[in-house]
Amino acid sequence: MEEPRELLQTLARQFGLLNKTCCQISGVDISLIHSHILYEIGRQDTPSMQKIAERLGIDITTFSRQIQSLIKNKLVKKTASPEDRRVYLLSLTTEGKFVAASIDKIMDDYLDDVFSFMNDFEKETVMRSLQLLNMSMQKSKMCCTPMG
Amino acid sequence: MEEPRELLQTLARQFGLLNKTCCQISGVDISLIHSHILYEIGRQDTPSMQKIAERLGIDITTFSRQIQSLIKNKLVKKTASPEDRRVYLLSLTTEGKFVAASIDKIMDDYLDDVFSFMNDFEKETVMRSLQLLNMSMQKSKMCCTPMG
DNA sequence: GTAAATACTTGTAAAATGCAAGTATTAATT
DNA sequence: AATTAATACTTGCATTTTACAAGTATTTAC
Repeated sequence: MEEPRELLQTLARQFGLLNKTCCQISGVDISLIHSHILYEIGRQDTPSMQKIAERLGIDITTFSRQIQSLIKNKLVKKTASPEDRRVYLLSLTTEGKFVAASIDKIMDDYLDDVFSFMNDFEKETVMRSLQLLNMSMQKSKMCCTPMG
Repeated sequence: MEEPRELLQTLARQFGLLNKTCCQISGVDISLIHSHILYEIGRQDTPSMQKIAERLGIDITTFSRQIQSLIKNKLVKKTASPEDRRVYLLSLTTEGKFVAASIDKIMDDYLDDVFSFMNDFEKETVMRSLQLLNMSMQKSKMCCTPMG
């Protein structure tokens, strides 16, 4: 089957991941990576730097500087862990939570729009398929860095 | 439904698009963007610069320099169009074709591995779902830059 | 109690980015 | 036919991003 490659390639592009600029929320420019970082911090309980960087597959030194920039923009807070003082725990500030929620809203609207072209059955099938695909990608030994 | 956002977010990450380094083929380092450019040139008939840049959603000035780098690496050729001398037509060199084919191979292997966790019915369903999703994304007015 | 490992930061140099302003060519207007 | 506007692409910046190597600080292992 020749199709899958074309599909994935297009899909990857559809996500808009090639262009760096993500969005502007309440006057602050949010890059794509910042949005991913905010998303992940938001749904974890005071994760360490390592944890988020690893989850996103970003080099830890690059991540360190990205976090510095997010802190400068007052979207993220860094607290020394009381248990292990090498570790810094990350959390969203009030403004960070607001920005993360705004991005969620944008994405939800987008997804609503995308799914509006499907009937309920198709919607359900697509969702299950994406789940299955995600799981399979995770199972694959080549996962996440087929190109790395 | 809360799930779609999480699914898409994860899926986007699974594609490994956050990390820039793509692969090394016959001694040449290929960045993620280069691989996308090679892919698109490869499946179009001597497209113009504009066309590829637009399709990939890359700023034309950035693209211009990326092409320069690909030409320096002897992967891409730029020919002045005889019809409109403002236009440059892009094509892959022999080496460029080889590199593009190598990337195809890597991706195909990856996809084979991913689909090996599914039975034929699931495989078929997932493929159809991705197709439907792609089409719906294209139909959406917000397409391609929900964050732009 | 010293060595090794871990978590994170900084120096630096290379690459990528995008706006503004440029060149060259073609199309549109008068 | 001559000027203007539009298009296709390039270059000059100044900024941002990147990742390797080398650093600090703390904790774990022996």
